[in-house]
Amino acid sequence: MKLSYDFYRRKDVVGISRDLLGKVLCTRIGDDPLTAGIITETEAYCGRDDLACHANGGLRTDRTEIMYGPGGHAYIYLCYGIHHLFNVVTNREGLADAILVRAVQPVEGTETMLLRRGREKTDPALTAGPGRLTQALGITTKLYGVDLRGDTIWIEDRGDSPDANGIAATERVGVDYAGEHALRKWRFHIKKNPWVT
DNA sequence: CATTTGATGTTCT
DNA sequence: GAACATCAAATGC
Repeated sequence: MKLSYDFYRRKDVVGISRDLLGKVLCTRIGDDPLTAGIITETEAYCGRDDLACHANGGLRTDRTEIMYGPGGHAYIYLCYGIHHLFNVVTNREGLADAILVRAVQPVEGTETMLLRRGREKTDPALTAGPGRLTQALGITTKLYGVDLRGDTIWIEDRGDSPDANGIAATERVGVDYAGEHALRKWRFHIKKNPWVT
């Protein structure tokens, strides 16, 4: 079943990041077949007191605007001019918290993912990595702000989430400019799962 | 294996 | 003009 607005609108973005592991990210883009993958790696970003977050200090631009809306929407932006990165907006309206999905494990529509990625073999390079999974699932900035309770992008709970002992917490990556905030262990992945970065 | 480099849009200085 | 929540291909061991 699809995750509820209540799930997305909880206050603890770090806790939601942990809970997203094992959930299934699904997309149906245009006339393409459904594609879906188990979320194996996430990173939390908090809009307040977190130098690594795009919306730190109440920064409000066309790009960050959706993060200030209520949880349960997609924050998608272009990174390094090339990669579309997918985030889940959380918390209530006015608080800009979001979770970056960094890797998934394919479960449905693998053939479609291979086509979109221009690859022949199904291995972790297909969907492990924030820029890779968006390409595999057909996510682009055209889908900026879509409602995750709609039928284009959504997340399902299929009842196979890892228990607390199966989750590893590590430092976030690629955010050295955030100083000591970069050292927060707000990156989570499923232990012993090869579909991570 | 490790390291380097090119691709390249949005935002901020 | 510089920096940036990255990736893939090329180069050097």
